[in-house]
Amino acid sequence: MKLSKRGEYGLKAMIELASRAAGRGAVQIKDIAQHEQIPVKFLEQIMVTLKNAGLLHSKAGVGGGYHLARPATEITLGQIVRVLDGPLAPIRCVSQMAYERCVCEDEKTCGLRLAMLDVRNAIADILDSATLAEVAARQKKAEAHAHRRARRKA
Amino acid sequence: MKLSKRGEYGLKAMIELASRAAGRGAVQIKDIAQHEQIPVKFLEQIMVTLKNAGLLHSKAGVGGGYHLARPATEITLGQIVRVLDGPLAPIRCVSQMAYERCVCEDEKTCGLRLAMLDVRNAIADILDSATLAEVAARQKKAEAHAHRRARRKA
DNA sequence: AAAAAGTCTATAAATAAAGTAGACTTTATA
DNA sequence: TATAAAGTCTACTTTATTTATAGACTTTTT
Repeated sequence: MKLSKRGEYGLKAMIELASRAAGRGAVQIKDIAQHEQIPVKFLEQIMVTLKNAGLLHSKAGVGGGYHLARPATEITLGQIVRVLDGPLAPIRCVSQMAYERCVCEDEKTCGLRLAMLDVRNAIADILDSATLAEVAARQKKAEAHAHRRARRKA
Repeated sequence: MKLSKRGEYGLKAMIELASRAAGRGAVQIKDIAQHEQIPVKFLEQIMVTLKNAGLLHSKAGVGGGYHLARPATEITLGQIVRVLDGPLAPIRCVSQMAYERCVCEDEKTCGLRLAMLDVRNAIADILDSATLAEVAARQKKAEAHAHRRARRKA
């Protein structure tokens, strides 16, 4: 049930891109890598994967960098995780994007499958409805709360 | 977000144990392995792990085998998965059983963490409330439906 | 032309997953 | 009490995946 580092890094980068580049120019890999403490060359690969999947656009050369290919309201965490980590489903026989027949006698009556289908649906519900815009907003809101708390304390 | 083979095999074995041994004696590894198409020696290791975790009892010698250490109503899929695959949480910083500080500046405001906390809670809700008894019952019910369908057809 | 950026491909290193082997112990029963 | 049927334990091998690194290359701006 674990998210790989690749998935984690990719999500962090995308969220940072959504928070920052609200219109303003491209963001460089090294900035994100430094801020999120990700190995630059590893993040590079991740960004290319995300680009090839159509979630990012890039611009080479001086002043270049990356920006979201679509508005942050139209990119979900689910899309990102699928690109970097593959199917959300815990087992293939309940996967939408990468279904594979299991060895059980009858899929329709397999108890494990029925339970795992619940899990996959719960995960998909959350990740496919969480957009980068929402996540970034939630973060900003939490930060504002934290600041208010800090000020009251001072 | 994937369940390992070890987890999958262990869950299948436990569900089979719950379905079968409703009181009647112990079940042998080789029976389960054959029925579920699991490598015998691999299943052996898994069963020992489950035993050491207190979820199974075993009896050596002729007529020996495994049976659930507690009633099927008191063993959840969550317990089994945690023993075999570790924490349910996608990332450590939202894990109950194996929490670890993440590198982000402030955990309380980290957008990714807030989203993954939702996921971990959804998974835990499902797996910690699904007992072996329920899963086995669900399976039996689905099988009954399938049989009725088959008879109508015939 | 030079510098700043991304691109691409290969490969290394580390870790985890999956499976295998074999010697050993326990227990019923013939 | 010998034997066969079961589980136990430990170590190892193999394979796959994950994580990371290296370096040559391309694009773009100034």
